[in-house]
Amino acid sequence: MATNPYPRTKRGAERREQILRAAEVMIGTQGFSAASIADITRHAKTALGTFYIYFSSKEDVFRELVLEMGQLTRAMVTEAVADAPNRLEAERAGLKAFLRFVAERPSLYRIVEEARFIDVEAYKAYFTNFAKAYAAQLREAEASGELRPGDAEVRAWALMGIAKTLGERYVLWDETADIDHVVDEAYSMIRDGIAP
Amino acid sequence: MATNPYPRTKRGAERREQILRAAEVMIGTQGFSAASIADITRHAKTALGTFYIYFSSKEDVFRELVLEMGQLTRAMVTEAVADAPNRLEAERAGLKAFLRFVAERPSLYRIVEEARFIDVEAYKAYFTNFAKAYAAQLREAEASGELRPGDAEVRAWALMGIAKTLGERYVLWDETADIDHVVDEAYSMIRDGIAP
DNA sequence: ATAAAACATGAATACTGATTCATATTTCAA
DNA sequence: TTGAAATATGAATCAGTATTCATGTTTTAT
Repeated sequence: MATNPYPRTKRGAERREQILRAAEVMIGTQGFSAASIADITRHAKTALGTFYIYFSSKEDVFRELVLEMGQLTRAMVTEAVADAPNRLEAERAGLKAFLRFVAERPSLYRIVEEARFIDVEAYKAYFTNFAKAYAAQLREAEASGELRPGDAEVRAWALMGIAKTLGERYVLWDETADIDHVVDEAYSMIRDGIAP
Repeated sequence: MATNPYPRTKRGAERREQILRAAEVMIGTQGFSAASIADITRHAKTALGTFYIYFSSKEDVFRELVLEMGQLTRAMVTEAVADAPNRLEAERAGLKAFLRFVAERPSLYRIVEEARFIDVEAYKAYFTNFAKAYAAQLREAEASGELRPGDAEVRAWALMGIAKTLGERYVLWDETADIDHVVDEAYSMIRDGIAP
């Protein structure tokens, strides 16, 4: 049966949102396969069948969560970086904001990473969209002399890789890590490299 | 029933290896949950029940594959880096060797990444062990003045993040990428940073 | 050569959980 | 107010597959 794409009533919209939030919690903590539809609807305080009024499958909610996460992350970083005085400071601010975001919504972060194994297209889209915007920023900064010339696309992916991995290691795995220190060290490496 | 930890006969050792290789292929291409034990034993040309003579569960083979992958990766990078004239060149050689490794064994690489969702401990161990050795190298190089001073651990994780992400984007996703170009660009950023 | 230990087999077991559907209840436009 | 459209319900269906086990076969030590 096809998903009801737009709830027609206020109640419908609320239920859909309840279920989406419950899915975020359950899939984010248990993982995609361990979280059952029954878990999700129980947590959302609705009947099992209600799920299928709003989503056509478990993959379907999952995809929606990944999409939502993409919008959130982009909006968040964009805002965090908005009033940086220059591109280098924007890098520092962006990295810091991302790590804070991971700390605040570890479950959504986990969902994006798991997407690689559940919905590759959504996963690729998430990072590719991000990388495109990121590379464009780097190109602009390079043009105005704020950065040393270089391949903006490769740089964008490398910088994303740094953020992802530091988030995993120092935020998700380590309750006690000094985030500011990690940001400072990473930033210094990004800015000046490791050569003496 | 407990796994038979050490096959006592030549035939036993061969069967176990057959099954392990079949598991690598099936789990590496289909993913952990999509690959069934029946798939694995069919591919290994043995009976279903034979699987349980050598492994106690699907998670069990999986863990063994992750462990194997850890040893392989470390050995591979260590060798690739062995005769670099200095630490900076070692970075370049290590990154290049890693990307080549991803190209050669994409399925084992995928298995390591999926471990995050199947066996977190094995996943953490893989990266933590690698990071420890990596950081030690960086510390040594720093002490001998080959690198600018900095937090070796943070650097190790950041550098691993670059390698992981570039491998995913330019090797797994992109058949036609110019690996040497990617390595050169990334290396230049690692060595000198992006500041003008 | 022979018996004990290892190993091999695949049908049967056991269980989980996604999805459907017939049946109520609620909403809302006219 | 009213009935058609939306929404809600959860038991029943349906499918898949991890794991076990009783029964053979092969290997190895003596």
